[in-house]
Amino acid sequence: MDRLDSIDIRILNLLQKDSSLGVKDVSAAIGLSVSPTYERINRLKRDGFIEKYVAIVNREKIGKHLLVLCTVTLKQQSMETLVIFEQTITNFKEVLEVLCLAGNHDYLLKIAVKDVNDYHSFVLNRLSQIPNISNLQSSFVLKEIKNETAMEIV
Amino acid sequence: MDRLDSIDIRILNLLQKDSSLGVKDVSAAIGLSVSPTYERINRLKRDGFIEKYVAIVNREKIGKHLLVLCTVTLKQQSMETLVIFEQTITNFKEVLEVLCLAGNHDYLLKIAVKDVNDYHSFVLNRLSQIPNISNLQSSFVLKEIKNETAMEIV
DNA sequence: TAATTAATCAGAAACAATTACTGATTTAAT
DNA sequence: ATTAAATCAGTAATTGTTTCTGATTAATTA
Repeated sequence: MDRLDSIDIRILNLLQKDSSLGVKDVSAAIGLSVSPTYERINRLKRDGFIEKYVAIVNREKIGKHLLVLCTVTLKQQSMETLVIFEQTITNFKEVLEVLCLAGNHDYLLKIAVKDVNDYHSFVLNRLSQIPNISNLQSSFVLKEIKNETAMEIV
Repeated sequence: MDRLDSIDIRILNLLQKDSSLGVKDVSAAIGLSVSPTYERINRLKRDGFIEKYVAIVNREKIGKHLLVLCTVTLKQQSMETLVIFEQTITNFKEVLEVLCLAGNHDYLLKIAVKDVNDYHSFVLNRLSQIPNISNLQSSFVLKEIKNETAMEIV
């Protein structure tokens, strides 16, 4: 399967917002009976439209009080260097997001840690240990105004 | 409730990765019987450690092929101006993330759209219509190397 | 246009999970 | 040591999921 009809789209929009909805709830919301709804949800998962179901936890409540954005520039852009960097950075559990950017910098990282001390030791002992890093620029996040996993589908 | 014990932490680490695990699966994984596991999961939700359960959908498969980071600087930082901006930007469905930053720029946005054309009309018709914007700088994302909702709890 | 095929749906029945409850055990505090 | 509180395992009732069948609709071809 490859293309979504309007019912699929409504299902995805619902489950992106709240996947604790049961098949029954979804079927009621979209005006279809349980079994075809069940089949559609399964198909959406099987075909990779739904990657996974996850619980979103409150960052502050688990003690990750500091969010930092860090831009990274590498000394060289050889395939070898890029691969090493990407593999290493992906395995760092503090790093939530790694984006490869067009423009000035090579990468942007989003990092969640307990506090400034933790961030300092993260940069010192782990991030700056990766070879071929030419420049790091860290910006502290003062406030997380929006952080949404759901993308509205039209 | 306010503090997590080691069992709660293991539950959160599991459900952050995969919330399609049933109570039975979780209880088996942590070596507890079903009922206390059930109670703990409910408590974690009730007390706000778990904010919500969501389905993560594949961005490319739903046609959001372009991811853009956009830094925003405002002309002034009066409370009024900030509030207007934050409220307006939060309601834009294309905007997944809004961070208020310390440093050069005031805000960083993460925006998902279909293509460059869509981004252009988004900036023209919606983003730049917000009052008191002094500067916008857009960086296209070449590659999303990592994008993780789970934060490992220790 | 009519016949045929494929797809999608509703409903029911079997199955499995969740939820609530009870009593027992452990832990903490006096 | 005794009491009180918290946490646990097990069970039973409820509710939800999953599978299956037949019917209806939509699409395709002659």
